[in-house]
Amino acid sequence: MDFLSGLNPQQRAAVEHVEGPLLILAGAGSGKTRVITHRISHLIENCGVYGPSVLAVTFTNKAAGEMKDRVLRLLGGRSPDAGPVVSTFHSFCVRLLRRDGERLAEIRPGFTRNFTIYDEDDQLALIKQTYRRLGLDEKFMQYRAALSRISHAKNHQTTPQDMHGQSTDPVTSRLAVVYEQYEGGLQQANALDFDDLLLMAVRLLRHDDGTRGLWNRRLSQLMIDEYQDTNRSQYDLMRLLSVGHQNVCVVGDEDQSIYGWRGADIRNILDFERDYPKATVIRLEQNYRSTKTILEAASAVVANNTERKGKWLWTDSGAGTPIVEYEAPDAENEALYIADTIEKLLTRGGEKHVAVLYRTNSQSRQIEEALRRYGRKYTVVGGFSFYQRAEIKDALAYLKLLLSPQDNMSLLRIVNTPARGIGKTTVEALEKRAAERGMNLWDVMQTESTREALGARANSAIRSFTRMMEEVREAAGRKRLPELIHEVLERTGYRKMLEDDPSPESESRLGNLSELEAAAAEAGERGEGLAEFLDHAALVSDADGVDEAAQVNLMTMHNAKGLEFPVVFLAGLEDGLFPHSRALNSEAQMEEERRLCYVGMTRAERRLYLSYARSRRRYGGSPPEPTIPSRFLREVPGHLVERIGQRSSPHEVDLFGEQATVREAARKNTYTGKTYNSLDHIAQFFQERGRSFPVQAPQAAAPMAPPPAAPKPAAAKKGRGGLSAGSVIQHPKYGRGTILRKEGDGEDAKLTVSFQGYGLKKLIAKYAGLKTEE
DNA sequence: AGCCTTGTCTTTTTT
DNA sequence: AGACAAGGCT
Repeated sequence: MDFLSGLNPQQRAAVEHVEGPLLILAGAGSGKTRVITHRISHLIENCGVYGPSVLAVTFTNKAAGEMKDRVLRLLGGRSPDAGPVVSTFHSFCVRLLRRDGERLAEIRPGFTRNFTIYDEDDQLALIKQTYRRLGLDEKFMQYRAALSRISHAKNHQTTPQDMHGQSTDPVTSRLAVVYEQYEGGLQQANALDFDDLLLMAVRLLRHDDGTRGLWNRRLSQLMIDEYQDTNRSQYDLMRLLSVGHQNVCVVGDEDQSIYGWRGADIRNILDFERDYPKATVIRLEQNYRSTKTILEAASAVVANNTERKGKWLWTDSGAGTPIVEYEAPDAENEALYIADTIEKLLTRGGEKHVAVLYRTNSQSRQIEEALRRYGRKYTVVGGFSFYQRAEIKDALAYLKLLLSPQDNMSLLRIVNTPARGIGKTTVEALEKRAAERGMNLWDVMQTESTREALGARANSAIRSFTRMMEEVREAAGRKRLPELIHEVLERTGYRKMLEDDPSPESESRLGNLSELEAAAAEAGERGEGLAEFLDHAALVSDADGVDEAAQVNLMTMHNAKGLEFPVVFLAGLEDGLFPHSRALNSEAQMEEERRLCYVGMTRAERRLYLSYARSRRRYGGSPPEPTIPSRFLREVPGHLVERIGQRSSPHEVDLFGEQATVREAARKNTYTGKTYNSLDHIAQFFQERGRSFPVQAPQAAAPMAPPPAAPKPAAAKKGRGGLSAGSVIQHPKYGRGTILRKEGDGEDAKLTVSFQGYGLKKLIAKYAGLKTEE
């Protein structure tokens, strides 16, 4: 059968290259999915490759499912068993470890194939427990920061001992201890976190020649999609799985690498030719998705990056409509503009599908609100997903505990939900004993010495809990998946707890549990057992919930990877939001933000809208702060853009917007740079931005600043809204200023304040007559 | 033990 | 606005 017709020469070459390493540099919209599916079909149908010996790795489970379906369709109704294996790296590793992981116990004591997967919540719970044990709190380091550093260490195969040895500061040294305990906690619970899934598969294949040989025989062709976003473990996995045949085909686009923060290493793709000197490289540079205008704009933006192989996409399509850039006075207006435009496009513009993309999930709320005002249905991808809801996690925790009593985090989660008299004090006592004895909580609950150490009430509560769980386990063993869940919810009293709860949320919680049962019923019909169901629940991703058929889709730009929409809105293009403030002082991170911008823009087929607000609230009730339009907007060639909305003239640059960064730094006491508070500095500020120095006095140079809200008396109260580093105040003579430093407390506090146009002033709180701005 | 109030801090992005 | 931890109250 012919899988080459309808392909361009480069695509054809990629499909026909069936032996040895192949790097496909596939630009956005260049038809790479088509190439991959056709190539797999070609291998199986024309080259005599056994279907299941082809492993194709995608980024999401949904993409995997779709790819498999497409291949099966191309192959004309073969049974799924004869098709390729398509999955994500994580799912693949889970299957590998569940199937052939026995030998891992040799290098990871206590490991069994019955392991539990710890998701982000479990990780968080474990790190909290670790902190508690070590007498630490978040002042030492935020939980998430610790987790992220541990994850980074794991991804670079740095052990706790390595970390300790390499440490040059006390914080890292202590973190190494946290790391060690965290690892201990995982092993104790026979649990693997997301990083471990990959890492343990790698270690197993490295360690055990038999298992590696087995997989080298099983697989003869390897294809990896989104290769630019693979990390070190995934790279190692690729190498280990392709020992011998080297039939590795990777597909990626360095301009779309957006997961560096999660350990993805862009060098994997940049250095592929070095890793495989015999590699063939094929570039797909014809874009079939977007108009010339959109493609040119996106290309111009990403061309500002230096870390790239460099390519220039081209298209046969016409220029289409100009990109619309909308300036809104505030975030609410921006949302309303988007909703209004969507309404017009869908009702009169003949459009069927629209996506709104943003940098952070929290941005969705305002846009949702605006869409609701128009009565327009929409789908939000990500944010709080089904499997993250408390009641779902509780139910799953019970199920996980049935399979693996060692699973401490699941036990902690449900041991007193519903309340059954095993409160904080008792749990702490149990944890302490567990730590001392190196036992898991379940076992500790059942030892005689624990019984002796605890009071009668605690003992009977624990006893009835363990007995109940044993009974459920007993009953569960004989049941099929959906009935099993039903049974668990009944016997544990979980459903009753919700039924007795008079609060309005309990209704929807019960609804969610029914949904979980329905999902289990479906899984049961597919022949899945409990373990598979739980694995699936642990590995679903937000992006799996995308429904491209929906009229209006809302999601982060990250979640939009690999998707396309006729109309795309990119919202919140403001420095500090997008690019995100965390990237502002790192060139590498800034380049990643720019790639993200490229990804966002290239999702659009025909129409692209870029919008930003001149002022925005940081969180719920905080005062709106002036913003600076995203630097990415300036990178879009002007002739491709139609600018509408409120336009500020070029000199209306907002110094206070710039000072948001300063303020943030001052608050955290990390500020070291200059302040734009003297005439010289202001002149420099304008120069750096290539704008002319305003004629007005600097004080008047910020006309966009919202009128100060009714100023409150500066009662020198502690905390927020009072006088503290970072807060904005009004001075009777100098006007608006930002407090950079505060020495002392109360009304005697000495304040160092930066005033626009007047520079730094030292003031004593009680004499200065300051007013805070809210 | 468990509930409720208060205060503090937060916001990236996610397999 | 919302999440979370700490502390106080019942």
